[in-house]
Amino acid sequence: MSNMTKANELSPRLTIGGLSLRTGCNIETIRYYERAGLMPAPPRSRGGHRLYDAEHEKRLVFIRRSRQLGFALDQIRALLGLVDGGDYTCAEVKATTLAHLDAVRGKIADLTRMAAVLDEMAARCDGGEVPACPIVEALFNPGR
Amino acid sequence: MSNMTKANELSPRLTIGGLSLRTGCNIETIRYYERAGLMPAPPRSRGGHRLYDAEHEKRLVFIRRSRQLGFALDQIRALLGLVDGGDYTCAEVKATTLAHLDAVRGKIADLTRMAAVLDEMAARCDGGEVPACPIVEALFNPGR
DNA sequence: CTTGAATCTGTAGTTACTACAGGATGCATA
DNA sequence: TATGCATCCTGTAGTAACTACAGATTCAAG
Repeated sequence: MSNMTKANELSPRLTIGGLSLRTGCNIETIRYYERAGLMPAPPRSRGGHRLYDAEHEKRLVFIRRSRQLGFALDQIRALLGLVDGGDYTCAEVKATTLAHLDAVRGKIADLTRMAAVLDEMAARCDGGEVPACPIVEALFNPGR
Repeated sequence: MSNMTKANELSPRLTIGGLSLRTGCNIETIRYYERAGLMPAPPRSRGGHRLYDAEHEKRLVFIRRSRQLGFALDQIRALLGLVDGGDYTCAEVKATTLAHLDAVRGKIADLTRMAAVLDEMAARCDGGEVPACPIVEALFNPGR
């Protein structure tokens, strides 16, 4: 390990604005993640500005990537908890992932059903200038 | 007692609880729709309880049906505005529907992409007891 | 030392509900 | 008539995951 751990070569370099630029995550969101307990409170400058390092950046990337994949903050918190603990197992992580995958597939199924109905309703409607619209009819009469 | 109260074949009969039972829409939500300008303020009993009739029920069914199809309250407000005006055209209604259908298809595409990535990540992971999890790796390294 | 950009905290808005609290009403029965 | 209790009322606040200010402070360059 490095004997020159003067706490500066690896120390905070990034301002919140810099971190935002590097990750594409906006500033307010970064602060929000801190309040939400996903990002640790970073050290501050004398004046109170947040100062981040590469570890913070890695963590934020993890969070954003997970969000892009549709994980909820609760799930991400749980995943990070596992990783932070260090003693996590693949099985635990995989369980969360599969549960989420299931939810995603459920949503896809829901939306697909919606799309079919919308499509059918739209197909019935000639889009003319007449006020007797089959779409409106369908919305008033769910039973069909 | 005189159960045959006159002058109300079209008069208010339903309490909010009754309307809730008939439509499956819960009471707080009905009041919320009123505040949100989707349901009109109904007449009240002497004591101030809301009293609904068949028209209200039709309208609420329309709203719920539209919600089930994923229309936002704003869109529903717009649709109801058209219908209320009476001079709406099929074309207007169809435009809203098609716009929404487009959005739904967009969401399906997004979710399908998500599911593919999640599936692939999960497939890489053997779910073992080892802490070196490919899923965690993937979340830390979006590039791949 | 003076700017102007960046950052700070704290609060409030967004969507579509849901969940109370604390009080008033409606109605059937004793 | 009294009473009990289900139902209803208003108003507020909480949910998820941000986003958008306001008003004050700090940083870095010149």
